[in-house]
Amino acid sequence: MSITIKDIASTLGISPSTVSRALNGHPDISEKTRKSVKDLAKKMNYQVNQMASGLRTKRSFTIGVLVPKIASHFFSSALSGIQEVAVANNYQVLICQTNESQNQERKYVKSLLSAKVDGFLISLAKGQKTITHIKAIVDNKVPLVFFDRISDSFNVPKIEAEDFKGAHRAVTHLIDTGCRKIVHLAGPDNLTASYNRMQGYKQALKDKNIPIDEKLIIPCDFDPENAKKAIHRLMGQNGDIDGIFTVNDELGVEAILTLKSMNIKVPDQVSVVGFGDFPICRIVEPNLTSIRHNPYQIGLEAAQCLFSQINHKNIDGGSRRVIPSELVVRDSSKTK
Amino acid sequence: MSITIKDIASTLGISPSTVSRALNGHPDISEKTRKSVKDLAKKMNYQVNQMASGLRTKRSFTIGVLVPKIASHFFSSALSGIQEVAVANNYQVLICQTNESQNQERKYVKSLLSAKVDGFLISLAKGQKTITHIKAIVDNKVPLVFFDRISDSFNVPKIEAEDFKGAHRAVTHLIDTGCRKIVHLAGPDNLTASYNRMQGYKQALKDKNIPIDEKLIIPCDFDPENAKKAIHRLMGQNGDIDGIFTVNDELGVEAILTLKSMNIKVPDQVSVVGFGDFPICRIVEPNLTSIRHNPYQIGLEAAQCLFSQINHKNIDGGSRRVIPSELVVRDSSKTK
DNA sequence: GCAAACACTTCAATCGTTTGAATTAACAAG
DNA sequence: CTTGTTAATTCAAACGATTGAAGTGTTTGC
Repeated sequence: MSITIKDIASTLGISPSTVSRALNGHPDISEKTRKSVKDLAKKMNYQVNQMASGLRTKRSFTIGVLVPKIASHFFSSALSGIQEVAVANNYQVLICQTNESQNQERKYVKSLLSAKVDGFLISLAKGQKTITHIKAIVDNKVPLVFFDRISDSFNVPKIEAEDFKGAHRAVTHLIDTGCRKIVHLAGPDNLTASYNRMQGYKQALKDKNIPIDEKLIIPCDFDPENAKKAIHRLMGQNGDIDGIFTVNDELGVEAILTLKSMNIKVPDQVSVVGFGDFPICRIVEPNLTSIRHNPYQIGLEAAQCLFSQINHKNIDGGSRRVIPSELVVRDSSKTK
Repeated sequence: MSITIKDIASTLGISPSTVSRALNGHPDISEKTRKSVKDLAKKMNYQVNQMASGLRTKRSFTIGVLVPKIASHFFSSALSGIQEVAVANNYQVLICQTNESQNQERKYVKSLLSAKVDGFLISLAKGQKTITHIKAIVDNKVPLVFFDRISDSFNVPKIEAEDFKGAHRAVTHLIDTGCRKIVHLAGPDNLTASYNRMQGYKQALKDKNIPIDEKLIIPCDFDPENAKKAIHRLMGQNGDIDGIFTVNDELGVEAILTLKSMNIKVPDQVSVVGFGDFPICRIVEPNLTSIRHNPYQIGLEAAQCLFSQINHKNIDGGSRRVIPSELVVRDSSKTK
């Protein structure tokens, strides 16, 4: 059906091994044969069969990426960064969406191991308890890098957003602009990213000598519906809340919309700061102050780190890279 | 390194072929051996080597998907639908982002052909002139389905959004609510989707006996910056514009933001209707009226169509499936 | 003039799985 | 006791590319 190395060999009257070496730039091959082989290959529109080549060389030129959700600003941007690096390395990317399900994640890992991917980039599904499937990757000595949703149970490189510092920065900004009673709409705290943002929130309060009120920390599990309910409840009982810091911009936007629907003025009565600097920050009215944390860069560096392992450049064990973030002040927060 | 069929065979003292047949449920194998093989395989954590198996069977259990951009609501949702179907068929998905570059697209096709994917799902990059790379797919008899960004030059199945009818519906709604001078912020007209939306716009005007003014049709190439400039220009010279229909919601949102910045009241002075029903419709103030067109469903059906080809169920040539859309009226349009 | 060095090229095995055909064993039929 | 049938298993050749080792000539050195 499709052209093979043998077809080229036989039409040229030479052996397949010579063709292979010619195409791969082996120095043993004379300039003359190399040229004729390459010319014919191009003319016949030859493409190596990656399965055959991979079987022999034990390299699939494919990496597997696991993300909880493709349709999100953070992950689709990170995927762009990953793709960029993969292309530069002549690699392909198998993208799998776990839908936050551990079971799905386990299946994908199995199937990617079977596909003999040369490496894994994983952002874990939330609610991780049993992570034996991750162990299978490590046991098979397949390179692995965690990004964003990481686990400390494994000695592999990790690329993270600047969650603690970013959150700290956000909350310090709220305090500096006069907020004293600050709510945190939090994520699932078994995710390091959410956990670290919460810690950043707490530390910022401590640093300014504001007591931490656990009742003001509301786990919302990334669901805007929960954010809405929490705000309705809190604003009813606590008239003096003057700031909200949300674990991501989706909840931040929801917070603004909910407050507006309750006729509470943002930022005059309540300031809101999100996390992520998603495009929606500039759409919501008032524009949402947020922490920019470059998901594209996170994907890019995660992929670079993976390829440095794949290419045996260096195997840095549980190294940890934190991608810097910055505060972007917009209209949802202002000095009171 | 990793467990092979031979390892199982030798520990069990049987031949590799028996192991292979046992694992694949071949009827020739006795219940007894089948069980012992399967048990041992599970115990040793055996995973077939897809490269070896694929080389022999000429099936990679992988499909390739080409999209212009991953980080967009439309495509990431479509990808979710595709993934869903792929998983159900025990397939993997190689996702490639062409970044609207034909050159990148060409490279990806080459590389996916080399990876011997069993099928292609393609949403073309804009500005298609030379599509010889697509011909290579057809020539290699690899199943292919176009979705959303389609080309009529090939006799392959196509899955589209209801572009013409949806646009027609949107513009009819504008006219019905009293708009007479309606601007269309259009996409690149070499994309069937944009082209059809423009045609829907025109037809709706015709149907209501409103003359088409070509000066009110502004190609924006999906770039919000162009939308902003166009609105500034048009609203300056044409005081009587009372409606805007945009090729997608991103431009619709930009239109609202621009009009607001010019102190033009939406919807009182100018109504705006977008296309896509992206989540941002409910964030922008006023909420954007739009056409809902279910990208998840488009991805799903495109994948289903591809798999029916892969599994030789039916090879429906240039069939065309249009996924229904619906008008979602929000606050950016109202009866004047 | 013979061996050694060199430049290419081919041979043949291999990667792990699949599969048509051959083999073996067990048993029934004549 | 031979033959035929069936069931279960093994043999061996693929699939297409890669690669160490062996094989060609040709040239160089002494």
